[in-house]
Amino acid sequence: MSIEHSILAVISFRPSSGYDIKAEFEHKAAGLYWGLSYGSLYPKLKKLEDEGFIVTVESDNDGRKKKLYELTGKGWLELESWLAQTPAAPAIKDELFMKMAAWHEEMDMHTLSDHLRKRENESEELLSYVKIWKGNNTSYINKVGMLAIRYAELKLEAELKWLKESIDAIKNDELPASQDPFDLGGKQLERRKAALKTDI
Amino acid sequence: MSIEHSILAVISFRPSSGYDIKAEFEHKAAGLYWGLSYGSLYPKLKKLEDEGFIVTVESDNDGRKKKLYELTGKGWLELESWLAQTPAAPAIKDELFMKMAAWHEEMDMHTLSDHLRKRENESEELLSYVKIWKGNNTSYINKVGMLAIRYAELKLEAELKWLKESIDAIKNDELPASQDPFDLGGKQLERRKAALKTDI
DNA sequence: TTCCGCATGTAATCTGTTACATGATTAC
DNA sequence: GTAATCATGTAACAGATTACATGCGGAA
Repeated sequence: MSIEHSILAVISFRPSSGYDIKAEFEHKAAGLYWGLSYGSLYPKLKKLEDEGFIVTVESDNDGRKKKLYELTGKGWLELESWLAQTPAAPAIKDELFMKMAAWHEEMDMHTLSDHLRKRENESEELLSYVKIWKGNNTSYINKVGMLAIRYAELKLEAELKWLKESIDAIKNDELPASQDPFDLGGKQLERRKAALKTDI
Repeated sequence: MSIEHSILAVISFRPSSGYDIKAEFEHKAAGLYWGLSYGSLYPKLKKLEDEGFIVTVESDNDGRKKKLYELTGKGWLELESWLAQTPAAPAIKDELFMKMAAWHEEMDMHTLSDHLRKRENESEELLSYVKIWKGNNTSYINKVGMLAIRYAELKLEAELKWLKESIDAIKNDELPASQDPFDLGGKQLERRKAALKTDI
């Protein structure tokens, strides 16, 4: 039910078309706290309209046909009841960390450095995007939203600091010590060798 | 295809049963970088076996029937090729920030404080869990994995700092200024009022 | 006149969860 | 003996993406 509510949230800022909503997710929420595709957006809009949470306020404002949606009273109440409910714990899926956890002795460290540098670029780009967004005086960001942006900045800054340190540590071969009480690292290499020998 | 690879990654540490793998995600990766349920796990294991990436090395080690899976040579190569590929950008879904962005003037600030305090508790718990995990000398964590754990710590510490500051800011009514060049905040309240009047 | 951005939508598919079903073993 | 944990699995469903299909308006 959460995508529906996110859509109601975006419409609450201003009456919006499907395209507008997609843009809002694309440029702002994306990478920060949510994602969305047309394939789910338009069916959801239809569903929300059928259920009476939104209505179309047709407008060909630019000479261009564009279906603007606005919240109904029922929609406002639904949105507000959702806002008041305890938010679910965040769901994070990050391949980088899964890969780092599984990185073993036979894997090339340069490849890992490449991964980290790529992430560094992405995060720098995202951070500068957030800063521009916050200072452009064009986008609407309310007081509480400003707090949320502040979090995005802090998180990205912490991440960038960690990335730089990690890239350095790899370069200078100064990685932290592993924790391996049962010598799983050694056994892993043997298991791998055995599997590759019998199997290929 | 990524859940499959995460499963291969877990098995690469040691031969594991479905239950073991679930536990690994539950206690370690969960909340940090990945999630997984039985409903997808067991079918995936069957699929990976059919495709020749893993084999069962049946063992009733504790007197308990338990299906242990081990990587084949093909499985190792598949895992390593995945590790070497550029990791996808992280996917984050966090209702808290979506809700904060949509928080408007008619919403109760105490409710928001409750949300933030709840998150504070969750993050503190997660952080202490990570610290224990790192220091218990029972879990296997390789050198690169240690870097990843360091990131989890830094991120959680930054988040906790932000949460405390934000809770304080709300309590003392010292929120940052909003950015609202077109007075969308004011219009929002009017739109809401109008919708509630006509509609209910 | 051709390409790009705006704009809406659907069908097939994929991915994953929830809830259920089953049963053994261990700690109290 | 009974509750918790270990252990494996399936069916129904929910949720979302990808690829496709269509067309207008403005800029080069």
